[in-house]
Amino acid sequence: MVETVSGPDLSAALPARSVPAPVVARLPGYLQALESLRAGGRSTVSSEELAGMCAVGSAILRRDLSHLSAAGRRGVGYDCAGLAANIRSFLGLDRVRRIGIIGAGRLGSALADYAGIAASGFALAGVFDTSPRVVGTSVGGLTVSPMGDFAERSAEAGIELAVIAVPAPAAQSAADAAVAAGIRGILNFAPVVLTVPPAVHVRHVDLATELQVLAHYTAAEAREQQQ
Amino acid sequence: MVETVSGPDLSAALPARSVPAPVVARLPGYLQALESLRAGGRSTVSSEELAGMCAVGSAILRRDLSHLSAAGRRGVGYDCAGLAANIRSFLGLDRVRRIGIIGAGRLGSALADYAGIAASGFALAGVFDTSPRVVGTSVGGLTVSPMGDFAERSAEAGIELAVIAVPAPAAQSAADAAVAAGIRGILNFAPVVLTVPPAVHVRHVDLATELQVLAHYTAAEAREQQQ
DNA sequence: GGATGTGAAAAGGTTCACAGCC
DNA sequence: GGCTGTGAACCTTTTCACATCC
Repeated sequence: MVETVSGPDLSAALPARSVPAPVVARLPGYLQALESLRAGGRSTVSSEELAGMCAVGSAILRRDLSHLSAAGRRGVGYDCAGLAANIRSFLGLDRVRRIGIIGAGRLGSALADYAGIAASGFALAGVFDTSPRVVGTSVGGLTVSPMGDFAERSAEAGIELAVIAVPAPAAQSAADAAVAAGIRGILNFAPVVLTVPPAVHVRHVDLATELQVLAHYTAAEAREQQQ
Repeated sequence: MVETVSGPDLSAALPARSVPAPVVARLPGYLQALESLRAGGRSTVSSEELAGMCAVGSAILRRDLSHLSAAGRRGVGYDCAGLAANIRSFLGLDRVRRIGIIGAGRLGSALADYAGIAASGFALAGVFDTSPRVVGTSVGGLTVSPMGDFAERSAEAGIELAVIAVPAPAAQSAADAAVAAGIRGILNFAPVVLTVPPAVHVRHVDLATELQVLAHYTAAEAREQQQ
């Protein structure tokens, strides 16, 4: 769902724009596999092996990588460290990206403590909540700030991405506050379709949706017959 | 370690002639919108309006619904209650589906307490953990059972779907236990690619992946403005 | 008049298969 | 010999537009 511009050709300067969304969505998986290979001391991988680790086909992996300026060596494979750096750069992770978590309830706290955040190239730089009972407590190593301070504190802390982990009724106003503060990327865990300006990117993770999809497939198998 | 490579395992399963995966993935959204319309007293909706609520095009909505035996009325629209029931049935939610959560840490507890579970047609029927310190405590209104009892207790409780909310190193063995107990649908929150038999459906939700995708899009936009 | 349902066309992704380089 | 990179075929999904029915 990336905007399509057909006019001037800036592909030479910026291939990023034209990379299909499904490709972007697979890159983090490749990156993770590369990290684990590197941790195991491996220096190169073949497309076949890397694809196997990520549960995709080797052809699709090679084509995905062709979108970035990754250089594999024919007859050898890909350099783990080099490819990892390349993907990280493509994802905008060649510098640490700071994130803020809105909502310091159970889910927000769990996300704040998730060790993978730092390992993935991010830094938790703020935790916010509206409830006075939570403000001031410590979550994820940070003191919870009142939601009213979001704009000020996110600017101070250099927060670029917001994670919304509040109850459904509060999600839209949390998003509004984030947008007003200049945030342009939102990861939404609340079961609500957020309305934001086109310049803001939203990704939506919903437990109920995932379970329902799973329910369909398991039920379909049992039924064996579809309508 | 067995490495499943070779074939195109991407096909994720199911006999195919059924409804396309992207369609299945959008149905929960339609369902949620229909519930909220119904809660507001509305009895019918047009494809245009419903699509607007779900942030999709009206044409795609109509085609999606054409896959199920949904009956809209030309000139009128769709019957909210009828369509909701239809989608629910299609998703296998005409009966309550019981789920078990593996991992009673912060994330598992947060998921267990998520009120939307029941509202979406599910019932939490078991919470499991390996740690003796957690076993016996109460999470989501249930007493946490030892992981070793998973097979027995999931059979007793009629659990059909498992949610894996354990640390990465424990995820594969949790999945193995679930599969051994006859579970055929797994929602995996651990940052690991699970290896399961083809008959088992896995959906993967990963915070780091989502943030990295978001990082790409926000970074790309920033790069663009520099030009 | 109004809105659905659906052929047909377009767009987008995936897979194949092999040329080309190591 | 091995493995990447990619044109071309293939398949899937989206979009358009309008006949069809209420």
